[in-house]
Amino acid sequence: MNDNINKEAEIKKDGFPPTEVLYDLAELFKMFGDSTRIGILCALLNGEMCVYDLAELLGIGQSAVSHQLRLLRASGLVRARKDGKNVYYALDDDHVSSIFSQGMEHVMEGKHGDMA
Amino acid sequence: MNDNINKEAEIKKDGFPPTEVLYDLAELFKMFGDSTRIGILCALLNGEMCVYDLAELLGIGQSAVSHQLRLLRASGLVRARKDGKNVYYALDDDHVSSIFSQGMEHVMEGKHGDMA
DNA sequence: CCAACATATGAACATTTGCTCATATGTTTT
DNA sequence: AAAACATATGAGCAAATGTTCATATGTTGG
Repeated sequence: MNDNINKEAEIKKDGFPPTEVLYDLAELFKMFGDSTRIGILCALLNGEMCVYDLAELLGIGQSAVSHQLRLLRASGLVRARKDGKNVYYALDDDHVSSIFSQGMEHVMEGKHGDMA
Repeated sequence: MNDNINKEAEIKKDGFPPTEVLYDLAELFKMFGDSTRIGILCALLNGEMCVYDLAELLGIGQSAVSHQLRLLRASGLVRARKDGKNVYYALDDDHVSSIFSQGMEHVMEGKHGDMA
């Protein structure tokens, strides 16, 4: 069949990820690219937490947290466990921790040795 | 004075990054959270490139690339080197590579073993 | 110096995003 | 069963975002 549809793209790109992968990557990093969500992820590094406690820790509304948790779950970054009235969220991906710490290193380096 | 303004926040947060750091982290990851920018960063993993070539590789306008490169440079992720008419951009942060590959792993895992 | 080229930048515009508010769903307690 | 509590969700809205278009700036070759 016409497997030359994106041949042209693949040929010159030579090992460059296809558009679809770049799109998925961007979607993933978007999850880290909001202070509320990165706060949630960071909080969950220390173990699971329920929605209300997350809201209190981050100082924002329960609804906002819930909305963001839905996105994080859709991305496969967190999972939910229901226990009575509460729903406890936990990290569901090993990469979160390493991505987070790499980002933290970058941010921390910028804190001092900046003016060369 | 009232130095207890964010005392309450700091006390219970206990090791949780201050709001400012979370904000900076989010700003950093935002740079990875757009398919154009992640495409640029990915391209630069293989070495420096000029604006026009980036635009062609990514299949978008020169202006769009230029705008995004400005953001990437402001974030300290890329640096620019002028050579004649051209400006060559290169990665300027060791963490880009590891953040990128961690993200790629996450994306690739989602490609198959998804329906448990 | 002028034309062609490479990049940068500002303005305008459409889209996306993240919050709040109101309300729905589900659970425990009395 | 009713009240109190925890979470989820849809609508609406204001702010942020990314692209395009037009144009400015700077560079090389004739």
